[in-house]
Amino acid sequence: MDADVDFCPMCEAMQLLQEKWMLHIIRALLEGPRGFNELSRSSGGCNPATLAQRLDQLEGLGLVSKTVLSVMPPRTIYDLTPAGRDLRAVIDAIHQWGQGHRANLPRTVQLHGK
Amino acid sequence: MDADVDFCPMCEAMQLLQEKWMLHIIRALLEGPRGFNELSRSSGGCNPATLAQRLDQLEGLGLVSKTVLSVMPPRTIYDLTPAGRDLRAVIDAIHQWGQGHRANLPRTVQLHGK
DNA sequence: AACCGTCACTATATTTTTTATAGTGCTATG
DNA sequence: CATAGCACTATAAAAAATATAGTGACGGTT
Repeated sequence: MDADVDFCPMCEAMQLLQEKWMLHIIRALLEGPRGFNELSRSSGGCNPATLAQRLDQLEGLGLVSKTVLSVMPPRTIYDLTPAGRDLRAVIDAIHQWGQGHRANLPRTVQLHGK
Repeated sequence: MDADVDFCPMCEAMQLLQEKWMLHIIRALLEGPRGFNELSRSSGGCNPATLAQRLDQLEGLGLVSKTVLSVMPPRTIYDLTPAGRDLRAVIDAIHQWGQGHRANLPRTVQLHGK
């Protein structure tokens, strides 16, 4: 019955992407699959609690896959699914905007891991 | 001397866009100039304190212009500058992704004003 | 002319979110 | 055999966002 007349995919997408570290995590994963701590570093320093909750969320939405390789010692690999990889367009748009507007941006000094 | 070897425009851009309400505010302004309360509504319900601080920030970065039309009663107009309007590419990318992945998104029910 | 709503905010207190820190049990490396 | 790394979780503290109320003047209703 009450269909999603008031359901706006873009709003939901913005809601998701505006969460702290979300964009950074996705950008890091676009460079390749990563382990938990590795991802924390290459995202620019996301703390473990937040990272864990973001990854749960992304996994729940089917944007990230989690693979446990060995149980002891724990070894986990996070990777983007095709749906997640499609976010590259968004990251690229941000990248391009950033390049074209360096002048406008502040220097908060926040560099992503090598 | 110490040049911005460690200054990454994309990181700064992501830092900015991930702030709560930022994307929503920009999307609303892309539809046309708005007054303060009007913007609060069409952004989807941003609270005045946060909205004021985001607008200050955007104005400071030269992405939004603030024009005071009359002092009493106060009448203010916020609009995107050319640099701000360039963010349309980002919003569009999110829009497209959202459309293509409705299935993945949650239904948080959060609709922007008419 | 008294009343209500609107404008653009600010101040305050409360709630939510993010954060740093420490710690888990195990193994590979030095 | 001490150290560092793995993937996290728990906890408490700090930071950010929020609801709410209020400012003072105007425009529109009654």
